Amino acid sequence: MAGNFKKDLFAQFARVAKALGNGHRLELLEFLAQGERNVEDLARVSGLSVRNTSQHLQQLRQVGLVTSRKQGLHVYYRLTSDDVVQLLQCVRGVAERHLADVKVLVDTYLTVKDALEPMPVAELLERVRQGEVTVLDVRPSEEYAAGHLPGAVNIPLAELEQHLDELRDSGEVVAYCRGPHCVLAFEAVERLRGKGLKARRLQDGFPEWKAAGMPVEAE
Amino acid sequence: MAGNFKKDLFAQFARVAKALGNGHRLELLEFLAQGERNVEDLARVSGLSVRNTSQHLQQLRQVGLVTSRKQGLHVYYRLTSDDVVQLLQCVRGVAERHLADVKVLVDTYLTVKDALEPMPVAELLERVRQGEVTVLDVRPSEEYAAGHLPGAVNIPLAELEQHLDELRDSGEVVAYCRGPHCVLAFEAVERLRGKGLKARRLQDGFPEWKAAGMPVEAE
DNA sequence: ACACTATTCCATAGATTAGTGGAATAGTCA
DNA sequence: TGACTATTCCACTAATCTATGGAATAGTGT
Repeated sequence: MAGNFKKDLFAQFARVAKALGNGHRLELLEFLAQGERNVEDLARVSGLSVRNTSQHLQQLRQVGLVTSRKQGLHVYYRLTSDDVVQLLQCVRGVAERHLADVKVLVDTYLTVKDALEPMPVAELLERVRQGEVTVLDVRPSEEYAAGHLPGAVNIPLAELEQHLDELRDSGEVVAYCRGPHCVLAFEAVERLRGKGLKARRLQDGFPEWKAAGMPVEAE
Repeated sequence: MAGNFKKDLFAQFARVAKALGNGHRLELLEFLAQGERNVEDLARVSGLSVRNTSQHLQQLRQVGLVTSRKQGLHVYYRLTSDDVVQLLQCVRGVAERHLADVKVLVDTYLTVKDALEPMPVAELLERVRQGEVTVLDVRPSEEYAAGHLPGAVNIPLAELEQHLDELRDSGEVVAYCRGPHCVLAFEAVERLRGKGLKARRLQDGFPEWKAAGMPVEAE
């Protein structure tokens, strides 16, 4: 009797984990962590067919990780709550610390990772108070529009070269993007440094900032 | 190129989640969170065949969640690190908060849950300092032996009735077991209250205590 | 060397999951 | 109303996962 309860309960927990057990779904969740999006949009950015995307979203919804609302023709999905972001952080953290393959990937693709001097949130707050830094959001403009760090400037990575002068005049740049493993901020900091600017990478991305309860500005 | 990195990385994270995506494996992890155990032992307590247990353990090992060491004939498995416990906590938490089926299960099997007044760790520390409480570990003695709260008394649930007198003389009882959803402490507190003792349940179990960096006593 | 034990490896049948195409649904726009 | 769009539902194939039994491996004790 109690034995059944235990089995049943673990089976339920397993459902949640199973929903996370697919790379495409994790990618969808990362996009959703930036803000609400409709199915077509998600299909486009993730490179999946619309139907397939829809099915994955259903699975995520069935285990309560996302919810949806219908507006006009579109169905907009979003994360059910910020604790989903924390769960993702947890999975990523364990994977990075204990899975050798992840270390290899990170080391080969993310330019030594620590060479770009990731800045902790606490330090950023201090710097911002002293007016020494420009906070730079290098995500696509839709994601910036859906929510971003207060006072952050949005320059999508592709347009970075055209805005070098503005950045050059305004002290050190701290760039962030979708999360700690997203390449956008890495790439941005590298390019900025290549042009002689002082630039560092924020340790976490927008979703982690928001999930930590920090203030968010939308536009 | 960067796109491949992203897909590959998410695929790796998914491997970790997939390893958690099975009730039997979650149960094995919960047992391992109590302390090191060999395959046969794990098979027995989880009700799986030895071969099957071994295969599940391999999967957990492949994604770095557990490690093993060989001693004599036996292979002993243990969690790779305490952050695996935190990951499990995270999964359970999200499931409990967002999955209706879990709420139903918890409410029907766990005696109203909050009626037993779960005590937070901070409060326990305070009480212990004042010498007002007996900390009671109701897990099987092997698990107690592998590690327990400092000063805790071990009375496995089955033997509770024989030790009522000892407990009656020593103030309030705070019982804990394998984790926040484990039935042992619930059951213990109910029985103790039924016999007229003052008893409460510790909010978390031994693994969470240990993973939080609190001191642990082994015997 | 021998029998013995605990664990792992391998092959296999049944169950589950991922992705595809066609059809159904609900809402919009003219 | 009818044409159109975004999304979901359904059916189907290929791939993956679970549990089982038989065989192999490594270590123990005699």
